[in-house]
Amino acid sequence: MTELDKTYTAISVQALKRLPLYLNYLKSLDREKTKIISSPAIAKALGLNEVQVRKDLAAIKSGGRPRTGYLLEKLIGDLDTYLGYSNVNEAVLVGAGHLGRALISYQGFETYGLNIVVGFDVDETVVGTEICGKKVLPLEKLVSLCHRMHVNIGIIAVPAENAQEVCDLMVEAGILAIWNFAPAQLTVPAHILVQNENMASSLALLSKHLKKKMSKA
Amino acid sequence: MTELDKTYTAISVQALKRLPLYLNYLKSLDREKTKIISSPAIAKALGLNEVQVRKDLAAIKSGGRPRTGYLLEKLIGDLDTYLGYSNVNEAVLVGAGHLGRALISYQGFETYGLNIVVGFDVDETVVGTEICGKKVLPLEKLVSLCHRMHVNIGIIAVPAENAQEVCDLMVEAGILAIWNFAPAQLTVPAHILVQNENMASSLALLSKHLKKKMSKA
DNA sequence: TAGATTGTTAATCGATTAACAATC
DNA sequence: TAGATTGTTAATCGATTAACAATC
Repeated sequence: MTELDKTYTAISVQALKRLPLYLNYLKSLDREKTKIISSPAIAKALGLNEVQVRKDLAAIKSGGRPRTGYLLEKLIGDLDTYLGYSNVNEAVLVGAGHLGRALISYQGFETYGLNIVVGFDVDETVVGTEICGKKVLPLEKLVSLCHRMHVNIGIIAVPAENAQEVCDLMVEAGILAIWNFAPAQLTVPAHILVQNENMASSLALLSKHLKKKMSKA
Repeated sequence: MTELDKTYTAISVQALKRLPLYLNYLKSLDREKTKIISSPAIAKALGLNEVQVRKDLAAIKSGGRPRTGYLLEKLIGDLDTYLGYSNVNEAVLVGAGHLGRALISYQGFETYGLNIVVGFDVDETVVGTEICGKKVLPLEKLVSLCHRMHVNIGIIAVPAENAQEVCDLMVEAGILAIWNFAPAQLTVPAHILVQNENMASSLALLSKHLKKKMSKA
């Protein structure tokens, strides 16, 4: 990574992951009543360290005021802009099984600027149907459609054994970021980001915690 | 954390999260053909560092052999036991909206030893219905049912603004581990684990990556 | 034996937290 | 001014990776 890139990504991965939490919390506040919010207040509400909050917010250059805090309205706006929620990102999804259907019909993503425009599957019984108004097309059309519509985000919700081939298709289709729900490690060119939504990892943590509790009880 | 606790949890959170990846990969191999697998081979397949793999596997005490590697069958068994997938954990889910319905109907969790036994909701139009054979009950029955059935895992799939109250109910119901899909930071007693499935954080990473790509192009 | 691999100790890297000057 | 807060530098903590002895 060059020096230039460093200034570019002057925020850590961990900090970036926390930004949506701040934004979500700040948006939950009553902007009529609360004009200013301080880092200790945010930290307390979210169970974080106040220095961490300040450092994270410093990265988005929203400029707080000593003694008072941050201007709520401005902070929300800056977070929104920084996270890119203001401009909607279009995505395609492959795999219209249980999980895929859920993701397509889940309304919550639009809040975060993600819009799933179409689904793909190989199963002829689901191809041609609609899920919440979104069409399900045959997988063969993935590459041409992505190119034509300049879609940059691909969501993988297929079984682990088919994940890599779908991934390869997405790369071919010019997708730049892949959100992978399959429990598989994907191999991609360096410029493409794979974000694993690793439910198995989460379950491992839960399971371990319970085992510990049980053996103690 | 006491010295005793340290030996107890001699594995790091990050390492624990990787164990399911190893298990998943090992299970995908043909056990007839492959009797032995080495850490460099696992590392290469999953795109990890081989020392990291060895260190992670050392924590589960499966004992590899210098020059050859690990016995595949034994390693799978040990990982399975360590992760607690062998004994199924029963869970309740609150919130039968889009996401909740998806989670209830998703078959994949049983592989990881998680069995969602029943759903809860406050909406009278969904209470009494069934989703993939799982009943949806009124939220008032949560506490009594969890106590009666000794359920230890709770899944929260309600909007952010209701997450804390549902969480409090779960704590009252004796739940020990909470899998939280709501974009909210939950406050719980120290002995209870909250595992946040933070889709907003993942989207933040995707969004940032794309923004960078775009500005460069 | 020579060579490949395990398991562990030491060095490095990155993220969090503590300390503190600057500010209003 | 006194006091609360920001922003940054230094110290700490935890995880990853490099180095290497032990093993078969």
